[in-house]
Amino acid sequence: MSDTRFDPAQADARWQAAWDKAQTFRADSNSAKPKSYVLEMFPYPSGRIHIGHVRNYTMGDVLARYKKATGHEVLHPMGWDAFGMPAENAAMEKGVHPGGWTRDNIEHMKAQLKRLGFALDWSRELATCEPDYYGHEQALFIDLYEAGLVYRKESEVNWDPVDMTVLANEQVIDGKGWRSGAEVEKRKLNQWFLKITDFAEELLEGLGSLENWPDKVRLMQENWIGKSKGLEFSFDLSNGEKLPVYTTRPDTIFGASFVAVAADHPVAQGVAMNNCDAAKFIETCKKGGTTAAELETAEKLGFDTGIGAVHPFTGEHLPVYIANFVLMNYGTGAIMAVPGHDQRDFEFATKYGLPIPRVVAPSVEDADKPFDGEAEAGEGVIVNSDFLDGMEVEDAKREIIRRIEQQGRGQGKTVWRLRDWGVSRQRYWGTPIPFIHCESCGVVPASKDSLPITLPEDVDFKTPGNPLLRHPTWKHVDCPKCGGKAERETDTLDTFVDSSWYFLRFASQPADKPFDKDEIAKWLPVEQYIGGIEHAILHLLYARFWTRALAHMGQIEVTEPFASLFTQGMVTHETYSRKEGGKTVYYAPDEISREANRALLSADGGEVEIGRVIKMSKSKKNVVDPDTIIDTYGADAVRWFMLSDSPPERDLPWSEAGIEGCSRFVHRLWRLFTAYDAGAQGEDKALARKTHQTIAAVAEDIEALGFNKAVARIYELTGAVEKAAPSASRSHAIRTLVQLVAPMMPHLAEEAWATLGETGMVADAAWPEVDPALLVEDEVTIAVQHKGKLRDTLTAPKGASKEDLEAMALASENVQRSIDGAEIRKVIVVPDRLVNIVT
RNA sequence: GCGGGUGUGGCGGAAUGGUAGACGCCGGGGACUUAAAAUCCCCUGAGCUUUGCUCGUGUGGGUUCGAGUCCCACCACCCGCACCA
Repeated sequence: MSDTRFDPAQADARWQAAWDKAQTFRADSNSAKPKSYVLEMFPYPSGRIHIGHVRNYTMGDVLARYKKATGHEVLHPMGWDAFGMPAENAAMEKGVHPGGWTRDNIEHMKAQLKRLGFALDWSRELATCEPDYYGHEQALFIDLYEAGLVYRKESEVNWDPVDMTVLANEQVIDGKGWRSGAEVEKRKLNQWFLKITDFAEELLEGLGSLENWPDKVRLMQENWIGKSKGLEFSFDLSNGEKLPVYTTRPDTIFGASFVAVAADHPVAQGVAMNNCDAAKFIETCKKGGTTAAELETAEKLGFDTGIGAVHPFTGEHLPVYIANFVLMNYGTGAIMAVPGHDQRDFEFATKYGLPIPRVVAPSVEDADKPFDGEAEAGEGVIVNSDFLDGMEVEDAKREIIRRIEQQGRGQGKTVWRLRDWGVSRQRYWGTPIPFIHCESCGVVPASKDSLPITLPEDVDFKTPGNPLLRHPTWKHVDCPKCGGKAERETDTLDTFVDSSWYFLRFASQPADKPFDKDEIAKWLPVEQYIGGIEHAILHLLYARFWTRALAHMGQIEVTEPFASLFTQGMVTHETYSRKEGGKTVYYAPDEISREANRALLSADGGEVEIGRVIKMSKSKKNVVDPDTIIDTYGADAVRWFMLSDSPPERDLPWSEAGIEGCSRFVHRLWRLFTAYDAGAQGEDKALARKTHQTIAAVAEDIEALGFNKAVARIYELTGAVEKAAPSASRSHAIRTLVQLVAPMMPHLAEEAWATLGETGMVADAAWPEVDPALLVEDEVTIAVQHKGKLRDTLTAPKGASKEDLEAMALASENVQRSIDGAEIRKVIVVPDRLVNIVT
């Protein structure tokens, strides 16, 4: 026993070294135990770990350590999403090499992670920027090509003029580059695409099986994939051409009063050739903003082309407009407009004085009911529609599709919002696309023997654009097919490709191929994947796509990589700012001294404004540095804070007072642990019960990732042990407490475990056993209510009869006073819970 | 606009339809100390005529012996998507 203070700095280092030495967290693929693959989204090596990483990885770590304690062979790896633009930006700004910069960052961040004592299998560490990773990615890319899932086409791309690169649709936010914030331009380039649309149906269907994913994420993916069923058919135009349109409401075809095409539709372009006004109008449309606010307020505008479209059933000539609200890249870029039953069409028709016929009504009698200032998009019966009259919407849809197909004019069609994934990036710091351009053979894949195609080291970043393109020798190679002179592809892959299969490489790392099928079958799927909600669509959809694509090619068997997904909340902090010369200047927490209701700037003692509690960000300076807080409080206090109070899916407000409270608790536990008396005798039934109830509750909470609740249980047990007199039960409670906190505060737990005289490490110890007999109380507190209001509580033996409870309740002085002689009409007794007397 | 989520003390948050506010933080009082730090103990939703009573989980209704929890309507905030035919 020792009454010296717990020294986190010393204990942290000692046990981190001990785990390393014993390879405690190494995953054994040949283990006979049930497996558990716990994975957190790997970080981009930006230079320093931020507090969000700490929260993310602490959650995963608790689960991994708990799984190990409960007899699982745990795979809990860590690696680096190491390609990407910040490295090139650093190269441009500081003149360092992206590779050197990235590897330095990795080294630093790895040391930071090690300081937190995470139970990671570092032997499986990988970095996507190393040839032994991206070389395999090149091989997989060629496999995908051979499976017909990779193609090249000239397409209009989103060109970021600042980063000089192409962006995916989803990387364009409000018309601006997601990283640079620059206004995105349209350019035509030859691009590599992955055929994710081939898997649209599967990816949508698969969501149904992902029961342990947040509904929110599933819904976001569903909307992103955007399946819609409808009819594509062609109008005959008065100029002799045919105009295909797409509609999800073929049932409303008799309500069509005009036809509209997108500004960049061929029909519109054709009209513009000999009509200046049309050309001008198209220009106006293109200038129209794409931001959310602008779209919301944008007026519906149109230009009458003078062309007529013949209605397939009535023969009527409908005017063809060019309209700013029709999109070229959805459906056919042309619509039949039904103002009565589509709000956009309604607004347009109102503006241009076009007819608004009603073809759907609540009932047949309402066929001529006027519209109340807006379109009616809902259900009903079809009216004013010839042979459709009286039909339900769904029946009418089928009927129209049948007739249109019979006429040979079109067919029922499913349209997807999801587009193919453009993966070409005109950057240096990415995986080189393993293809070669040959004048006689065309575009051919590199031979697999030539992999990895590595990036050249001698590059400069003094000029913007792609250094691979201007490198003097790198791109010149012989054609793998004909042997003639040829050139390498100089585009590199989108970094989302790198993160689309890293979870497979963690599970299996042969040198000669991307992974081993049997090893993947052993470890996948990931039992628990944890990361930020910001990856709800892109990363998670791409990873699901790659997994399915690889399964299709027979390379693996698993189709969904992440069985269970958890999206954790952000770490937030209040902001400190004040106006200085008209500008708002933000100050970091360590520049501030915080008092009860105000905050003062340490430098000059001036008061600063305390702002909202928001996500930590560099621009608002409301960040805390993990290294600093580990220095001050030790890894365990920091980990404990990450788990306390806030439910893990919600935001966690960082506070100085909060971390200090955690630190106090670390020391409080230590005092308790060092007061352990192995030889204490005697039973303390109440404490024993509390101990066993806590073991069960903490286990349940950890499995449900309810860390804040587990923390509260541990506080309760701690309080109970502190109050208890020495006994065998108390000694058992203390030993149990060490084990319960071990996943959360592993360093303190190891230190205590040794102090208690246990052999081996607590990290290797089995989770404490629960005695089911001790989970139930033998006395319970019964609430006594009069007309639903609490009047008294009483203690009764567990399982007491209804009659006894009723008698005890009626004997209560408080209850009698409340009843005050009134007639008792009913008595409700819930055994072991309450008695409610109704008068 | 559409879709989803969340509203509980000063704060973070607990509560299978059954004692609202567990647990933590903040705050107040006390003990120990020459003093401080550390530690420990007590109090801490609001109000009242304080053995006890009334009110109280965003607002208004409803179901029920009993509602934070279920149902209906509304309000506020947050997130996602966005003229997707």
